[in-house]
Amino acid sequence: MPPRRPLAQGFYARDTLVVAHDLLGCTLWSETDQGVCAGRIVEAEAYLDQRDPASHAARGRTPRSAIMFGPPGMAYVYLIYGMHHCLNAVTEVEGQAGAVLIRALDPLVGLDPMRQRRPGGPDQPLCAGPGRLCRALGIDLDWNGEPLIASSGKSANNFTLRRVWIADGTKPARVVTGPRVGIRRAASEPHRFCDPDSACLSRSPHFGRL
DNA sequence: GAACCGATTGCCT
DNA sequence: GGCAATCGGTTCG
Repeated sequence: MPPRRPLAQGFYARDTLVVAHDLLGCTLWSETDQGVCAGRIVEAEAYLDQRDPASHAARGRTPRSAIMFGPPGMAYVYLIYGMHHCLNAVTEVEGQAGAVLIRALDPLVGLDPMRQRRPGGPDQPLCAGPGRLCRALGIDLDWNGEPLIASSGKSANNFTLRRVWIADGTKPARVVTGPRVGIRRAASEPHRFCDPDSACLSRSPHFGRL
């Protein structure tokens, strides 16, 4: 069983590209009425500030992107294509925009709740893709703004009060970078990071079809 | 207000 | 490989 202690806020208060790289191998946890679920992060993408045209923060602070300018270590969840949710971790110091999209997990804990939330074949990929992993972990728009870090001023043992958090895990042996998936602007920037040895990626490490 | 778009997925041919 | 589903955010008039 991987460790459950949430990563500290300082982990997120760094360069977004570094955080995206370092999140690989960490464990994403969620707790719902269905139970606790967790998976090893094997794919992530960095979305930067106003200089990154593909980022939701590209046009500065708007009602939606404001959270990307806020304190690090918060969950940024949004709805895409009217039906799928995407989970990000807010990065950089407060006032500086940044977020890391969690794109794929290797399921570790709570496989049954994950399967229950997935209508469709029992052996379909559970967490290979940002929409799929949110579905599997029970994450929707209501989770937007949820802290991923332990509450300050309390003992380190109350972290289970969080609905969603990220803990340490097994670092990948290798890391491959490439262009981000599904975006048209800044398509040449290698802001996607993945563990090429994982069988749970959303696309091949070199961005062909799987 | 209205129009357009999208960091996806799954089903169709 | 192509494409529809579906709706909040953003922009435009």
